[in-house]
Amino acid sequence: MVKDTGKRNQLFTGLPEPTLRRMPEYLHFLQRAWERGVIDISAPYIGRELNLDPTQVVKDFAITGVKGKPKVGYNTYELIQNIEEYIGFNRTNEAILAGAGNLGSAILSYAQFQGFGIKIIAAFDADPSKTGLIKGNVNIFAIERIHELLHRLKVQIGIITTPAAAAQETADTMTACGIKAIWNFAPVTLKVPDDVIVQNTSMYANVAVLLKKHQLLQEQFRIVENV
Amino acid sequence: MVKDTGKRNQLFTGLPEPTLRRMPEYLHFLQRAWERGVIDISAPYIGRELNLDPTQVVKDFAITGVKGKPKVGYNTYELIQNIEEYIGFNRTNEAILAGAGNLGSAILSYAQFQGFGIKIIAAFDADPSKTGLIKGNVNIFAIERIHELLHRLKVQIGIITTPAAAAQETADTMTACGIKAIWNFAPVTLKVPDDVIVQNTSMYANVAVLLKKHQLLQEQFRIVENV
DNA sequence: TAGATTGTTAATCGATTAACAATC
DNA sequence: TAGATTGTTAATCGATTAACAATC
Repeated sequence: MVKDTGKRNQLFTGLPEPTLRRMPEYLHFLQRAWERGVIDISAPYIGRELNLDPTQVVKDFAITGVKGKPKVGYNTYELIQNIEEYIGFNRTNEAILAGAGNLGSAILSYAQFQGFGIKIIAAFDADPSKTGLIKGNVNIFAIERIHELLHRLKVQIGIITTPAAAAQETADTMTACGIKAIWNFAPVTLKVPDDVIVQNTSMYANVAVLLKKHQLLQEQFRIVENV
Repeated sequence: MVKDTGKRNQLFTGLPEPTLRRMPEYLHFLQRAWERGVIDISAPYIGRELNLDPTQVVKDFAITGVKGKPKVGYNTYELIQNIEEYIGFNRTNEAILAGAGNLGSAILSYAQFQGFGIKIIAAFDADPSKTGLIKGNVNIFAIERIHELLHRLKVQIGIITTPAAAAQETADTMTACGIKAIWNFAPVTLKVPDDVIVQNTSMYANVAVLLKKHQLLQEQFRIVENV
C-alpha cells in the first residue's frame, strides 16, 4: 500500500502544479504560432507574449524533456508534441458526467466541441425528465444506471456538476464504480479513497479573486487620483 | 499614475490569493453549519472537515478581521458576515457577458441561480440568430450595441466566454467601454490597460492538472502492486 | 567572433506549517 | 485550575526570479 501521510500532495512531489496549469496556455499559443508558419520559437518571445518570465518558460519546457538550441529556440512542432504528450492531451481520456443541469450541459457541449483531452461518453442525472435526452451528442441516463453502465465502460474519469448537496453521494457512487479521477465543480470538499484524485474547479473561488482584486485596484486608483 | 512595474501583482501585495480562493469554501461550509444550528465553530474542526491545516484556517480568518475566543472558536454568524463582506459577496456586483455560446449560456443561468456575488444584467453575441433571445432571464444583444448600452449601465465587470479568436477584440471593446475587471474563460492571454484586472478561468488548465495527477497516481499504485 | 538563447545553479519571495505564548 | 483554542512569530517548503556559464 501507498502510505497515507494525510498529505495527498506528497504523492505528487516533483509535479509543479503552476507549471502544469501553464502548459495548455503554451499549447494554445504554440498552435496559433505553428499555423502562422513559425518553425522555431524562443522562450523570451513566448514570455513577452504570455507575460511570463523567460526563465520560467525555459524551466517549464525542460520538464517535458524537449531540447532547445541556443540562439535559435525550440522547434515549434516538437514543442507542441512534447507538451501534448506530457499533459496527455493527445490521448483519448474517456469520462462520464453526473448532473446535467446548466453547468453540466455546458461542459458536455464544451468538451465535445473543444476536445480538450477528454471525451465524455455518458451523462447521468437524478431528474427523470432529463433521462433519455441527448446533449452535445451525449446520452443522459438515470443516475441509478451508473453502476451497470460503468461496469461495461471501464471509465476512470468522472465529472461532478450536481448541486452541492448531492456531490458527496455522487462521488461515493463514482468511486464505488471504479472512477479514479474526479473533476468536481461543486463547492464542497469531497472525501474519497486515497487512490482517487479530486480536481476542484470552483466558480466561487474565481469570482472571489476577481471581486477582491477589482475592489483593491479601484481603491489604488482612487487614492492616486486624490493625491 | 500608478507606476507600471510590469509586475501587476505588486499592486496586490498583502493579498494572499490562495487564502482568497479558500474563502468561498469556508463560506459554503459555514452556511451549512449555521443551518444545522451551529452557533460557535473552531478552526481545528473546520480544518478537519475541509482538509486544511488549523493554523491556516486561523490565519485566513484573521485577514477578515473577525475575532475568536480561545477554547470556544468563532461565532458562526459573525464569521459568515465577515467573509461575505471581505470578498464582496454581500454586495450586488453587476456584470455583462460577451459570448452566449455553450459556456456563456451556462454561466448566465448558473450565476443567476446560484447568485455568487455577481448579477449579469446583459449579454452580447456576434451571432445575429442569438440576439433578442433571453437566457437565464438575461437579454442577448448584438455585440455592436455594447458601447451604447454600457454607456447607460455603468457596469465595471465583464465576462468573456467568446471563442479564443474573438477574446482580445472583446476585451478591447470592454475596456473602451469602462469595464475594469474581466473574467476571462478563453484560453488566451489578454492585454489590457493597467487599471483593469483580468481573472482567467481555464478549463484546459484544470483538465491538464486532472489528467496528469491521475496518470501519476495510477503509476504509483501500479508500482506498489508489482512490488 | 559576437551575441542571443538555452540550461543550470543560487537567491529571493511568498505561502504553508510548526512552535509556543496568551487567554478564555 | 486544566486544557483547548486563538493569535503570533519562526521555520520550512516550494515556486519564481536572478545570475551566469555553456553553446550554437
